[in-house]
Amino acid sequence: MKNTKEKLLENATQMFAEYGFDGVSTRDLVAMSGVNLCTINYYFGSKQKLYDAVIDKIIMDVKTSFVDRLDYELENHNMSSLNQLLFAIGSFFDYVFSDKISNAMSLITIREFLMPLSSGNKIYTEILGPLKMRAAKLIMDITGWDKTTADIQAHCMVGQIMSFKVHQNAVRYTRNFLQDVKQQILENCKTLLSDNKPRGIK
Amino acid sequence: MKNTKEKLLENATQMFAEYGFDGVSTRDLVAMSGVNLCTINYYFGSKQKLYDAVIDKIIMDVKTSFVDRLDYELENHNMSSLNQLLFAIGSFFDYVFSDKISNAMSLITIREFLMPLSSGNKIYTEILGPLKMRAAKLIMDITGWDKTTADIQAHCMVGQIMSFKVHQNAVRYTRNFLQDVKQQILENCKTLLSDNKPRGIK
DNA sequence: GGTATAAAATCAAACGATTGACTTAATTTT
DNA sequence: AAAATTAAGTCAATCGTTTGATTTTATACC
Repeated sequence: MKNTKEKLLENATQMFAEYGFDGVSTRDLVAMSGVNLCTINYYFGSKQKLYDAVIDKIIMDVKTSFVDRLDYELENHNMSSLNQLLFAIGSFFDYVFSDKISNAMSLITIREFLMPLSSGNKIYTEILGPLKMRAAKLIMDITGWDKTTADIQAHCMVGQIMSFKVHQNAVRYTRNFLQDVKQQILENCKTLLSDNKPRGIK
Repeated sequence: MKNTKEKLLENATQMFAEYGFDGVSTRDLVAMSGVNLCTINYYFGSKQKLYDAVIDKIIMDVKTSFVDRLDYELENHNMSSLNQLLFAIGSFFDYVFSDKISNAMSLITIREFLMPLSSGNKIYTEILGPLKMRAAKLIMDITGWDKTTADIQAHCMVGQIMSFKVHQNAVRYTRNFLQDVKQQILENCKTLLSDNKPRGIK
């Protein structure tokens, strides 16, 4: 049987992802894990701090199971800037649509954007922001576009994936359809980045 | 001075858009409008029914001030399928980033996706869904791609705009930056649709 | 045109239920 | 003996909703 603290944290992640911070009561949280009410205060101090812990755990998980792996792959394979970007986008797509942890991560990330009151968009500043910055840098290398243009394109590419994720919540995708989507997104990126028309201030 | 019911409905739209259904109390709602607490029940029956009324009003507003206008323009100007699509996407971008009504529409739409419990994604089924279907139809005309591929591309194009809208909530855009974004998105669409590589099952 | 009267609109006050935070004291596990 | 976990409950605050009274408005009548 699992650690109570761990079990609580894990179920809280699922619950917060699905219903949002205000959508879940402390009583819901402990009922889900079959533990006592005061466990939240015993281990985390408060509901808010439990939520903060959920965010921190998500960030840690994403870093170890996505960012670090991506870094490793990029360092150990000699790829062109274009291939690096395509590989990163493909990996990100796979990660976003993979298991439960990344599913909660995605939903909470999108939520964090919409709820200005929540704990300061830490997921964005620590994960998505840096990811987009790296993508923008690669785009500049590949195309020679100026920073503003590259930033916008990077946002399009990452945002594209997130928008499919948002939609998945309403309409369940089949595995085959997801493969099509990934293929199309990568194709789009390739086409856009080999666009020979100048953009912005070069 | 405005009708109390109307005033309440209007302010509720702003509040629900910004903070979500659970993020706003009935007391917040009436305080905003300077009316009595029971006004909500008097005119709408309940908080939930007020929210439903907000959704219905948004749908009506979007139809009259965006969809109908777009239809009028498309019917009265003889455009190619490509130009029709570009015009529609540009108009949609402008609408999403224009005034308060459309701002509330955008935010609530994104919220509706994330909250499975809310009143059934009416905005999606009545507005965004049909819009995407029409876009997909145009894409098929332009490129000859199969339906699945066209659907995915349509989702990318609409989703792209929404993802910038989501991000706007965290980072305020300047007017100039928005113009750049619009330009880039239209450019992207043009590039992708004139892509000569075959996609999917033609 | 002034006035009575019914309906509509608005009000202050309170309802019962639930919330999150916190405590206590007892029990179980380590 | 210490740490972890439990049941049960207190507390003030907030929630959506309701009540019964009051004010405003519209309408009908003299």
